[in-house]
Amino acid sequence: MPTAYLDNLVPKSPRKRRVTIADVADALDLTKGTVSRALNNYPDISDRTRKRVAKQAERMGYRPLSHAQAIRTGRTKSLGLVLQTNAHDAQRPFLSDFLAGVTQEASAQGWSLTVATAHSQASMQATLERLINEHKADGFILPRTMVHDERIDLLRTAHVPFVLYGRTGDDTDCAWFDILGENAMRDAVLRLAGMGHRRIGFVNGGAGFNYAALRHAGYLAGLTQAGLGADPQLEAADAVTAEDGERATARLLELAAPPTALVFAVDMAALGAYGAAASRGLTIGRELSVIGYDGVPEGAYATPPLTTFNVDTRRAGERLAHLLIARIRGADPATLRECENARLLERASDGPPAVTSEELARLVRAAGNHDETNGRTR
Amino acid sequence: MPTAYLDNLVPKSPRKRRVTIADVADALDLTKGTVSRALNNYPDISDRTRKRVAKQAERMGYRPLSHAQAIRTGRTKSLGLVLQTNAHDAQRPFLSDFLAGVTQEASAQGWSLTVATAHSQASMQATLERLINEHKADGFILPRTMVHDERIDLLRTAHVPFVLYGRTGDDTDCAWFDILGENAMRDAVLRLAGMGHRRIGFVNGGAGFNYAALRHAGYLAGLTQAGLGADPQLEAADAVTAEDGERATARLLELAAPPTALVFAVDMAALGAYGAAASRGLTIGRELSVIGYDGVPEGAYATPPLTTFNVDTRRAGERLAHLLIARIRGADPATLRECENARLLERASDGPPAVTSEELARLVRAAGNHDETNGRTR
DNA sequence: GTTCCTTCCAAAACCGGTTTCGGCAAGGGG
DNA sequence: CCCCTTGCCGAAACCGGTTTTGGAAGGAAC
Repeated sequence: MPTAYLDNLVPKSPRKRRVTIADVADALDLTKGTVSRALNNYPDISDRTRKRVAKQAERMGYRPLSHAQAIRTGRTKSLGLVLQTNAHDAQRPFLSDFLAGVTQEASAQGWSLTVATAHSQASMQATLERLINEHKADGFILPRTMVHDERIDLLRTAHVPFVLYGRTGDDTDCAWFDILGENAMRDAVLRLAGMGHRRIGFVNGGAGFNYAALRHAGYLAGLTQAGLGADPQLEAADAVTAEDGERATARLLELAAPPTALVFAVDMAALGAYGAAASRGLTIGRELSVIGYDGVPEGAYATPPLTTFNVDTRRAGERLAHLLIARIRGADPATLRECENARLLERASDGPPAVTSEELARLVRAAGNHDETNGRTR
Repeated sequence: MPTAYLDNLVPKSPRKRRVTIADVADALDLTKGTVSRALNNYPDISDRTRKRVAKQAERMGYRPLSHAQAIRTGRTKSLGLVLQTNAHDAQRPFLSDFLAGVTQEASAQGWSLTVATAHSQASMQATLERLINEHKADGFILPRTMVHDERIDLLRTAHVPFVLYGRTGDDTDCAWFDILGENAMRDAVLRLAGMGHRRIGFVNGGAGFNYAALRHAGYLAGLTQAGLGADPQLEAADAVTAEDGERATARLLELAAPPTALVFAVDMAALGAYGAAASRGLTIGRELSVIGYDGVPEGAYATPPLTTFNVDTRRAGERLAHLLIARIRGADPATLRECENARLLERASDGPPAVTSEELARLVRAAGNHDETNGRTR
């Protein structure tokens, strides 16, 4: 985009000049090299001078220009985040919180955040390469990790620091923050089992994402811990939208021995169960219990409100920024790994089974003849 | 944050060196000054040389380092966006789309996006000042404009380019993109009037925001155009959450001559009407018609689904980035003003009035005795 | 009183670009 | 043939920082 010359023709805005490091140096009758070393705690500066410099810089309101530093140090003091905009994304409603967390922690340490978006796998890789090549960021936050994640491959071979929001298959050299979704799924099963459910199904989320594998494992762990046997027939996968969830629920309800409760790895899919239940004359929370995961706002407005697990997305952003900055500063990634639990939101979509699995099967068959979806406009 | 010296102690990662302008110059046996001027279309470079340079730079994959350019030019080639995280924000669910729009247009022109957040009015001003002082961005996008907006004052006096998402009281020197919410409100009134409603109420959004003034004007214009008189009693204001909306709806329904239809300036408030209606035994879309504005996803999951106006947030982001870059390049702000209309989503929350205002008043009074809110968990 | 360290800062080079300045060579006019 | 432009590029300064180098001053050891 060759424009510099043309841009030069328009009058530069008369912004008043910033205070530079030379100004500070002059005021103290020192050289700018000395001031720089003083501010950066070089050991060959006397304490007296260091203090004088610090005080004067403070008084004059001097703030180094990070991109001026960057040209010598190679560090922009900027974190990179590339959002994927094509895919389903349960995190979308929380993006604002996430950014708030990241930027708060970043700016507290004098860093900033550079955001880009990609609409496909390929453009994701291209965007990352461009940002790396142009040094737009010193490191990257990678949300929504896959079991095998190409972004990680790219950053690893480019020797660019990164931190994962989520875990991944090959941990080597990875720093991460994650919510223990597997514990949530386990607790959901235990909660339902405690209410008296004996056939508890599971509808997993996006295939390939690392969280899906973990949440499935958590579901199985819950069954074991509750003394219930696992039945692969009670499982569905790859449901991330309401439509997916409705389809999966329908299929599970049509089983000869349908589940009286469903655990969903993803809230949006759980909301799909409402449609499947309604069109069969079933009441969520009675004939069919549902527990979701994510805490999307829509859940609170569903009827009945969806019991789910809430994730503190803002805190995730904070921790990720913290970990990434540490990583960029050279900390060992093995020491930069944190996990936390999601918090259960007890609402009204689950309860003791109003009917047994056999009775439920009968209800579903009875409704089967006049089966129709309610024409909901989206 | 004095850390440079310490950072120096950790081994620099062995990233392979970028190709610099000097590399290109050497390859062509030119000086870097010449290469720079060639790439930037200076008129004192022959066409032949310009083409040679362009080709060689392309071949070597040379990309100038924007922060290296910035130190001389004062331009970071970066757009700034400070999000407010405290306030209610109907745009939250669309943030992802908005960012996609902004970053797509920005990166198409070789620019990037720097994001920060603020949790209060004061921190907003402080954050803007910091970003300006540190030259983190060459200009700013200001979403959610107020009638009188302090951010505009700040940027104006600092002579920093900006573009508004929305309009504002004092237009001087402002570039903007906006959705004509006033037209939507007018059309909503006309639609309801066309269905036979004669008493149409209006629940406005956040006081102080510029959109609220405009949407109110649109509502009044709709009444006039429909040949209906305006009745200030039928208006409420400052409703931005479901709770606000529920309260406002309740008050309007308790009137001696209640409205049979309500136009809401904000979807979330419109969703509050559902609760107010339900607790009085009224069915939305029959005894009480509701039309919202924003197109929040929750609206599609409400029962019945909310008729509302959808905003193409992604496109807004694109246009705003485009306008801002033009503004930074020196274009006259008066030429950088665009507006578009929102698109009606016809769903099921509105319809011909099932009862007259008098009958509605009777129904409300009848329900008044056993009035209670349904205990919804949020 | 040398010699040898230390301590601490000045001076200068450097990072990767942009912009200014000046001069050479070719071409045109007288 | 000389002078004056004009076209075109090299050389060098510059932007605001960081890092390296080198040396002066002071103290300790001999």
